[in-house]
Amino acid sequence: MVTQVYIRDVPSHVGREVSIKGWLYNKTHKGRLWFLLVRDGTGVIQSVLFKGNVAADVFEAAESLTQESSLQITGTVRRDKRAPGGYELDATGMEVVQIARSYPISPKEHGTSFLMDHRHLWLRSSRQHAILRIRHRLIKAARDFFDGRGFVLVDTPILTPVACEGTTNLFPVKYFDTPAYLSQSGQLYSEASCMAFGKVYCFGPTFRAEKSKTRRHLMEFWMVEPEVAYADLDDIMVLAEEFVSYLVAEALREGGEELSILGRDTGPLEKVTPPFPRLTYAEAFDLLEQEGSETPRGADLGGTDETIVSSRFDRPVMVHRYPAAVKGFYMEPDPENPDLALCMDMLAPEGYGEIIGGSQRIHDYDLLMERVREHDLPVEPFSWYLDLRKYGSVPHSGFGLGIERVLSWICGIPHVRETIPFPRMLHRLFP
RNA sequence: UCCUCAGUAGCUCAAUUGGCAGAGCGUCCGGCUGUUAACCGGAGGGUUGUAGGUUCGAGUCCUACCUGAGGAGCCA
Repeated sequence: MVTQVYIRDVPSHVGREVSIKGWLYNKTHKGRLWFLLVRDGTGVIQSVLFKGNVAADVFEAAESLTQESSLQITGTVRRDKRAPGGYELDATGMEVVQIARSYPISPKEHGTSFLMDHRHLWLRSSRQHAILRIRHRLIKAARDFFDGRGFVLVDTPILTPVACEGTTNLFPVKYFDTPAYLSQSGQLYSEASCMAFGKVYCFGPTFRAEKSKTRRHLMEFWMVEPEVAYADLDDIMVLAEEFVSYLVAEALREGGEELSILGRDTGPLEKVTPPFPRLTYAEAFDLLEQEGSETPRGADLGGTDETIVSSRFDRPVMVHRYPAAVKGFYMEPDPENPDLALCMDMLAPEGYGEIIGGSQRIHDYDLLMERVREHDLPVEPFSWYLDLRKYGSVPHSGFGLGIERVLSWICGIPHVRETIPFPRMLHRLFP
């Protein structure tokens, strides 16, 4: 009986006959030799078919194989320096499951648009495989971090009756006969759950109907949002830097192989340890003026401004205390200067920009009500949110981290679109 | 929504001043016992994004539209 193994485990079966179920990644031949590159989702291995060693029909079948044909191949595991990866299968038999039709993605170069049209197939390529494996580990690391610190995962709804910040960038849906929106943040609900559990986080898809067409925007992305009762801005800045350091450390520890497939220079990532530099908004602008930025003081930082600021440091930098006027209605004003909000953005180095946005939330009922009115928000849908300030209200803070932005930074890839299996972008809803 | 650039074979791209529609890869056929994006020989493959216009003649120039890429604003 031949043992069936996954390619990842092949090195521990040297000298034994094993069987692999997978797909043909590529093939080449030299006379009476066939070299088949077979992948099975755990790795890729070369299998060698010599005409004299296999049945005539098996050798002929090898000839008929097309890229991505599914097959089961049996052979003896052998160490060989000539084989990619150092191990190969000296084939003794092969069963074809299906001969694939002409596969659109060749091992040669393709344009982004073409590849995105074939995203369902592109996922099979080694580069996409590496990115999505790191994504898997990053998500696990995020959950491990909070779980290990006593946080409770409390899910927040995706169908919501009202906007969290602004209304222009929401996806409207019909909830039977009432209008509803896809969630653009779990924050408001997490504020409720943190008053129940103390420390909570939510992790789920987030929808923003912003007509943004840049390398850092998706219409649908995944966000981790911790929310902590009795925490102030300084507390969550410490939490944020420890969190991001943990994510990077885990990616380096678990994803070395994938990062090297992606050609990522891990040097800059190894420097990502606490503490991260902290800059007030005013200090960030002092720096920007030195560099000749034309962004007026009082405005939010633009993308190029973020790059200028973050390029001054070798680890992520936290810019805090922005003018309240450009930030969310729920942010606690700075007691030292009420025109400023107790908020912070974390900017990733190497030009990647904002990966975290967070703040201390208003806990005073009257002040929050005032802000709701100032922002022309409807009071009734926010009544439950205002209720939280009536029953044992305490200072609390939280932040949101965009998984795809962190992933593209860690992987060193220029655009977030490859960091999610099926990206939803401006004018792309297919496949 | 605005700005810039692009659209030619299945894919990636050439095509000089407006003058015969081309190459590489993939596909198909043949050759080779160590290939690594193999190599060598041969074959097939086209409504040049769409619609109109200028011209003896348009892939090339003009107009509109469609699609894509990069960026801005906004954000994680």
